[in-house]
Amino acid sequence: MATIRDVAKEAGVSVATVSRVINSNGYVNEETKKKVEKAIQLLNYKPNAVARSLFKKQSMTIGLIIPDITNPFFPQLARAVEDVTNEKGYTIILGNSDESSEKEQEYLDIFEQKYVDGIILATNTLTVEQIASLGKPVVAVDRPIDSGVPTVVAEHRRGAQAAVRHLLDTGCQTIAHIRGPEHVVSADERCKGYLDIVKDKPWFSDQLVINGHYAINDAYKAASELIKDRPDVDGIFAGNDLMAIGALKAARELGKKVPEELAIIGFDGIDMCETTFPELSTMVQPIYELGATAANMLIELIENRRVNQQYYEYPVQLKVRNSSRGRPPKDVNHADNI
Amino acid sequence: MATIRDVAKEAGVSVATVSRVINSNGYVNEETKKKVEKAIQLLNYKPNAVARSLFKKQSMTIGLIIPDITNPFFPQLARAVEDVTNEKGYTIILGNSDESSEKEQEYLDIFEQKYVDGIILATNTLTVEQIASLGKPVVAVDRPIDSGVPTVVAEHRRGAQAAVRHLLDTGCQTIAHIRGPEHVVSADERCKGYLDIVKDKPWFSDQLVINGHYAINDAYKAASELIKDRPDVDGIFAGNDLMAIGALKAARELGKKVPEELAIIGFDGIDMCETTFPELSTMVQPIYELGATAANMLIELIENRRVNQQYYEYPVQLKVRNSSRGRPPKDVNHADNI
DNA sequence: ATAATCCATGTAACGGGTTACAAAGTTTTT
DNA sequence: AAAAACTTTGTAACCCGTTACATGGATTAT
Repeated sequence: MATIRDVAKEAGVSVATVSRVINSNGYVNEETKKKVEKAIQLLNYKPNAVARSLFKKQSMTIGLIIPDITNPFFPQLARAVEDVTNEKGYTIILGNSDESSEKEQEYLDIFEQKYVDGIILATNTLTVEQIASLGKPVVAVDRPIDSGVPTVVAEHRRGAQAAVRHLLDTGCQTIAHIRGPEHVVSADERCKGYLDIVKDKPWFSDQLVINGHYAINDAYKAASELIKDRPDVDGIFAGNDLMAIGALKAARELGKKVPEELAIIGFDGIDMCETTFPELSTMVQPIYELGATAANMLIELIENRRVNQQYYEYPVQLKVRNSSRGRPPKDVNHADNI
Repeated sequence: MATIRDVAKEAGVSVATVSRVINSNGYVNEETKKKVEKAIQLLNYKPNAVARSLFKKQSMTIGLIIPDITNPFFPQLARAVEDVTNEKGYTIILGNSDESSEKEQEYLDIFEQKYVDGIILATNTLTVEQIASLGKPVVAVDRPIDSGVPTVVAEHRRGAQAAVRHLLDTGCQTIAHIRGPEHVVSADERCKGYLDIVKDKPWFSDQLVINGHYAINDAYKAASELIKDRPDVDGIFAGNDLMAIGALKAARELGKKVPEELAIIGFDGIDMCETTFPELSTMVQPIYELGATAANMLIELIENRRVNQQYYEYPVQLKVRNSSRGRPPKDVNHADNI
């Protein structure tokens, strides 16, 4: 690997001059520039990013921590982040945290040691203190951490309300909620949205809220029991699509017809929704956009150290498919209390 | 950020001594060690990974290039790579190449400049020369590049043969193949496997092989036309699960019953297969294992500079589900010619 | 007792860039 | 014509660890 000194020697100039031409700053005579460029070509010189980072205290890399790339919500998010940061010359380090705060802190330490320029967090076990102590730009996506941290999210609560309202509109009389993990903001918010709509209904009881940890299998089990224990439940709002798919599976196996006997709606809008049978209704989040906006904001923060808007909340959109469509809307009183 | 010199001053020793204690090499008096550790604690010192990299010419990071993390095959692979490398203290840089050789070369250049210690490639637009010129350990996963490059793959061809044989066994009389993109090794191999079995059948013709680019929509379109144009086709072997799902959708929309009138089988074994209706038969690859083995091999290469086995070919497994099950096997002559 | 080892620690060069500063030549201003 | 400003280039310090080498004292071997 050729170094800048090799190039300097080859071109018969000093390293400073070479540095000036590769970074196009400072004065360099046109002739000299050509000589240097020829030497660079000849030696196939590529500047050493590590040496550069050491001096500049920045690395053109950004850290991305997500709970689990295997969860179909995150690949799109990660892809968006990669696309926009890569466009600006950044490279991304990916970390799966499995919702573990130790793992997250470990990654944060590594990021610090590697002079990562900024961090995108789709997790929320970290405290503001941990984040602030980094002294680096951080943006939270999908899961808000603290009002002090720039954030990009979807309207979890409002979306949940709309989902539940949709189930009511479609004639459901008793709606259960399979919620995501406790202490995960998105899950909490969606659960609140559900409660906003149903808490004062005569049929409502706490038992209608079940924990499903955002995973197919948990929801499958939860829904199986629910369907057996509570034959009156005719609508399920799942905290995410994966869990809705689990519920769908449970319904199919137990012979409960969807949507006739049981309407199901999810949340997120992952691709899988279109390949289930029946196709899954959902509240679609603009996943790619969330990631892209977070990445753009982060780069702004990195390059300008400030940003005009530091909180984005994207609307979600009701997408009605066959898992909740075509139920004869009955004439039921379901005045929304929101 | 405290530096090693700050720690040295605080502990009243030289930087060499501090370096010795953080790396536990060389002689250090027990007392001195304690003083240094106290200073480290006090200053919350973390060694600068960039400075270390510059000197050691290694960065404890590995580069991973995949076509597209959004394709459900890759998250599991990436997860496996992250899990095993992270365990050994490595961190991963992720790049999506979109099958573009320019993007791949770009990433390779960046990896070189960042002193990445090794690279895992799930792509195959690169040449051996490009790879060799890196002078770094590289392992190919899923798609072999050249016999000179350590490789971890599944038995694409044999798996394809088994898939097609399964369709024959289940009574299919005319089997089409929706293949993956040309020049992608896995797609080529699977296509060969298909041809191995069918090329001498009286019903075989070139038209039965259609290109679907490994994507749902392409396959959906291809299958729609196929179903209309060739009502005699009663079996489809799709080059991957995504395309099988596309075909499933086409069949459903055109009222072709699966599996009674049309059996469908995919390849890969992604999670989605279990959530489609009917559930999708497939040849399952040990995806996580592929990634884990590749990662382990890479680390071996990085740390020992050699490896005992440099080619792994994992068997794939036929998983029969409802998209091909329960067809009355007719008494048809389908002597395998392999 | 003396040489050979071992233990403990420090000094300084090194890795490969970047940039402040200096020096000297050119051009513009007044 | 002298001063000011601009252009061009080089020298060397700096970023922050790591490690070769040197030094000196304590042990052990012979």
